Amino acid sequence: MEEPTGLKVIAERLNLSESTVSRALNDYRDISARTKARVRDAAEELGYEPNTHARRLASGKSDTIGYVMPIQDGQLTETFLGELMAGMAKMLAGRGWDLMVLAPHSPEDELAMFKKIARARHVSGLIISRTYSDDPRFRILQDLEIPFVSHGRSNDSGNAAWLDVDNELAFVEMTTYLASLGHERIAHIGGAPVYNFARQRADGWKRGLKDAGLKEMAGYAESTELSFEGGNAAMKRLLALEKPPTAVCCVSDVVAIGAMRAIRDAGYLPGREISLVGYDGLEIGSLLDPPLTTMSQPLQSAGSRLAEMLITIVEGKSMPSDNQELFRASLVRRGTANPLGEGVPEGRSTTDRQ
Amino acid sequence: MEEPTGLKVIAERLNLSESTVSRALNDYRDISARTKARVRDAAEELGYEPNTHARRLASGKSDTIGYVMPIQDGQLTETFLGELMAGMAKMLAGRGWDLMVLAPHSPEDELAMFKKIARARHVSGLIISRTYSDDPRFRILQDLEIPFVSHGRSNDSGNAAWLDVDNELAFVEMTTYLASLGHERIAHIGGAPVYNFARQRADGWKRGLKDAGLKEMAGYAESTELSFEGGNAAMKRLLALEKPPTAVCCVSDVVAIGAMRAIRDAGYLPGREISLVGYDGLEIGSLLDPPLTTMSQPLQSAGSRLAEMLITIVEGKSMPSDNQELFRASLVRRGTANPLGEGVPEGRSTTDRQ
DNA sequence: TGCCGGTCCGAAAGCGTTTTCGGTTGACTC
DNA sequence: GAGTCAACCGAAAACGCTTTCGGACCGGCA
Repeated sequence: MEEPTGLKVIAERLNLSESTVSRALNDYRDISARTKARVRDAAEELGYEPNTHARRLASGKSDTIGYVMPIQDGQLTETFLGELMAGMAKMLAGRGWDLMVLAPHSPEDELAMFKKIARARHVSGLIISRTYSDDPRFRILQDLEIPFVSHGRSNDSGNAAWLDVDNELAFVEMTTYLASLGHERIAHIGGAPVYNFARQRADGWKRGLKDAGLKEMAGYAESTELSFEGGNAAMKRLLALEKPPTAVCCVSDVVAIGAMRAIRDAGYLPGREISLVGYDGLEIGSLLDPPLTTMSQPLQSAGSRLAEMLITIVEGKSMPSDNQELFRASLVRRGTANPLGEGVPEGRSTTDRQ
Repeated sequence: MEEPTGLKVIAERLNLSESTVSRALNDYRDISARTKARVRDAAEELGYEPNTHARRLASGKSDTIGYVMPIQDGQLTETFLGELMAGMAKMLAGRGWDLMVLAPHSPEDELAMFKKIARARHVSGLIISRTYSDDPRFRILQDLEIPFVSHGRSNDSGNAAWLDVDNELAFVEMTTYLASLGHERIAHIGGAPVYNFARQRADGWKRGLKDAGLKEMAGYAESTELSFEGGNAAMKRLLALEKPPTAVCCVSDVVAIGAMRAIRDAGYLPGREISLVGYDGLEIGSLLDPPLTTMSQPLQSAGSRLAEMLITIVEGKSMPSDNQELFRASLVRRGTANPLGEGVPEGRSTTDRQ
């Protein structure tokens, strides 16, 4: 109990050599079925657990991947981190791999971490997220020959591995949906195009308009910062137009919530005079009044898939460029997107304008 | 560049033995200052990075701690995970330690992980969170002799190490604050007492009332589930009382938001007829109308401190029982707690009752 | 009988560190 | 000038596993 049982103990007890025991446990085929069974039983009985460090040292593999947390530029509490990491950790645990967390506090620090990993190799691959339109990390990691996959694309993600949500498609669907409700004046409140997803979402909106046979009206393409205030200000500008939109696609839920306030402040009601769709699927959106219609993306499964992709790459079973996948976001119908001119039909409607 | 430089390379280049190089780098005192300098320079120049696995195997230390994610019982997107883990990871990285993530998908799975760790010892300590009033994990981990510290206390956290927010004090302050605003009929919407923090917060509310010389009125101690709906239902019950409260302490922000809806539905305005304080400091609360007054707790520093505590315990520099710390939550004044009978004075006030 | 090809297992050489234990210097004492 | 004591450094044994290489053994075939 004190001394952790090693290969040696099992070997002695069964009158076998350590190497035989090792190969039996690792299912080598030059060990007889009978011996394997004996070894496995003994291992089980003795509560054997291989020493991770010895194993990794000897095999030269680390069976560990690292997740690089987004650098906290401010007070950002990323709500997706928990789920994403849970997805990764569970998948990895199933394969006997470990998930290590890296939390750089600056880009320089991040670079230093990369370099260290490139040399020490105690982490055999990385998952990065929050990619920028121009993201130097792709180049750096490739130069350092560190296997990686990113959650989100970038201009620089040429033949790198990535998994992304089809932001463009999501906004096409969002726009189409609004059009199907009878809206013709559909605007967009987007984010700064340094964020790759922001650009993609804006593109989706444009394509959605086109698909629906609508035209983009002047001043309908707003761009703002990804915050409540940003959404609020942008919406105010839209409302000040000669022909304000009757529906708005917002780059994120937080921005949408800011827009809701602006709509209210102008004396309208979100979902009645002006429909609104957000993006992120934040739980909190369902607590608003009216509850925010939005698009949500799968997070646990994304984490799981990211890990899976990285493993195959690390093991050399596939090329990074063969690992580029798009997930689909799905529409969450709540209360802020409604047929043109019909008021607020469903759910808990507004009591604050009674 | 291909072959990672090891101790051997440095030793040969300097005509020293590997052991000398090793001790020089580890700052042993039986190595002359001059030699140390030479070795360090050479190591720097050659880009030496010690092999983690070899080092850990030889030293018998793992320099790794694990964070056990709360079991996802539903769709819960814990907003605090990101910050907490970032805090831990940064602190650990500063000391050359690693943070590993464990995401059990059931209590049985969690137990299996514990047992494995107890045997393999490749993780030298654990941090757990989301503790229950009766939490068997304390006992289990102690029996398995796995060093750990918990984020949050429990009935079972006798002489274990923990770091917690002073929930009781927070609710004393919250209650006192409301009393100072002139409220005398202060109710509480709490959570199920299986959650240790819920019980503590209820206790704090009671003590706060007492400190303020107020009495607990019949039916003022609500208990509900930690959700929007729970808060909503509980508030409805409070409103149906003969003498409804003029202020309510809520166990969490989400519950408070549910309560806000009930208040509105009854034709009142949160922060005017009925004041309200939540707990958690969720960003989203500031986006509501009126913005939710709440209590927030430090998260990054908690994570950092948790890691620090665990390290000293693992290294045997302190006893678990000497590592019990209370952090303080702080009041975030926003719009839902106001002087009795004064309407809504500050900030973006309500435009939806115009 | 002798040889061949499988099947199964043991020996031993790593993997790259850490750490204990002596041993060699040189300076200092008496 | 012999003995003492630091101050430094090298040799070598771990640490617990993986993996290559042979070797023993057995049946079958010519």
